[in-house]
Amino acid sequence: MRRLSKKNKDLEQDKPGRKPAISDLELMEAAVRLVDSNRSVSSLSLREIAREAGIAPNSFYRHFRDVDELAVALIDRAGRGLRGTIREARKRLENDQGGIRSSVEVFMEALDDDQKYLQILLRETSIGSDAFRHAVDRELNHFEEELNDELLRFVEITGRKVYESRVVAKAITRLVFTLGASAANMNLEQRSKLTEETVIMVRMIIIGANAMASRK
Amino acid sequence: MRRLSKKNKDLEQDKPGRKPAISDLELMEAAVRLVDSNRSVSSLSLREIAREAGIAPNSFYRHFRDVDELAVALIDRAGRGLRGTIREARKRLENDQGGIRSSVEVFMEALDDDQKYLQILLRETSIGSDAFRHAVDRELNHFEEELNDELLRFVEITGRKVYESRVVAKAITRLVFTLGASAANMNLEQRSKLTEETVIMVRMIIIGANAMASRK
DNA sequence: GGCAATAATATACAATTGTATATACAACTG
DNA sequence: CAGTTGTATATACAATTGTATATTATTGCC
Repeated sequence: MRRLSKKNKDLEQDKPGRKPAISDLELMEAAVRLVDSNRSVSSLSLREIAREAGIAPNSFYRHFRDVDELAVALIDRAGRGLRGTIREARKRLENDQGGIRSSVEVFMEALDDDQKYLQILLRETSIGSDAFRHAVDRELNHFEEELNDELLRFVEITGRKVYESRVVAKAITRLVFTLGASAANMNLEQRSKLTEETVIMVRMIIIGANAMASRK
Repeated sequence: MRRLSKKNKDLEQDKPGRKPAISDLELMEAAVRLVDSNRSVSSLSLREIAREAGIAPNSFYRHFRDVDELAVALIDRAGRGLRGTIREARKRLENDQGGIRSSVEVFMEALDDDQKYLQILLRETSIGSDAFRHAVDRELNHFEEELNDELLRFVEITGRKVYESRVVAKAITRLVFTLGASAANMNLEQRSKLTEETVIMVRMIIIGANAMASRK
């Protein structure tokens, strides 16, 4: 198997036939441009996206079967990007304390990213097609896993116990994501207040989990 | 001012003119019938709703300016209904312990309610028009307030301190609502697992808040 | 009964949608 | 070069949408 079959479309240069006018990614970016505070990805029409991308409506089908499929691709990319950002931010802190605050801040700042991926991911947690919702869920689970690893390392290093670390990871992930979603349309003042509150919440969960591990 | 002006439409029987074929409420219920796991209220078309309600498309305007306005009315009703349910459930427990588990269970059971109001409220937290999102936010705030009152009473009775009770209330509300949203499409086994996890999360938050109040 | 008010309906229209079909273009193979 | 293949476009069509306009139906009041 020389090529990884259907995937990695971008590297295939030796095919006959006309070259695509735009890449899948460019089409996805056109869709992102159309998402504002009132519109979700799954509310976009195929023609709208094609228009924004500068291609004929039918050319859309060369890239995705329908808008849902594009939306799923978008969610995958959004998740990958965000995980990268957060992971990098955590590295910079390493064994610094105040990791909670910094992580939350990085998350909130990512809301303003030009690419809007985070906003999209947050906004569409429970609407759209099955495939779409599953894609979102998959991303949340990735975050939970990474956070869980982090927690286990925390236990290892500090020696403090954490009760049901997977549940802790889930609680923190879901909480931060919902609050992040509501922060998308906030002014700076409101948002920094929300950030403070979020930090407190995360501390409560961790301290609570620690206390429960000790008493049980 | 004899009548409370425009509100309380239902009580006005002595007007001239033809009677409405259906009430605002019946129209809202028609909309609810169209909401399934893939469709959100704000994705419904005016004509669809009118069709389901058995009225002519234009008759819709006699009830609401547009679908968004209907959606807002729906959210208000959803919130009121759910708060009633939860409040009543809490009363039944009174000074019983295990109030957390029971409350969470009642919440999860409400997901299966025929009227689907809770599902709608959970699903649409961050999409739709401004008015719509604000309506959802308003409901969440109501829940936070009631929960905050409950926490303050808890402090009063047990003498245990709670750090930043408003933040605690917010954390619990948001967390339970997000998790509830994801529970809507689960089978019984998955859901009862989620319920257990939710109970643990809420305990962590409360215990954490208690610990933080003691040490600070 | 006639009048005024209110609601419901019928018809119509321009916009937009997803997609089927046909054709034109560009790249590689021989 | 011709042939093949994958892509892009143009045109077309039926379906659906929100809503404007005009007409009809039902109610209460005098």
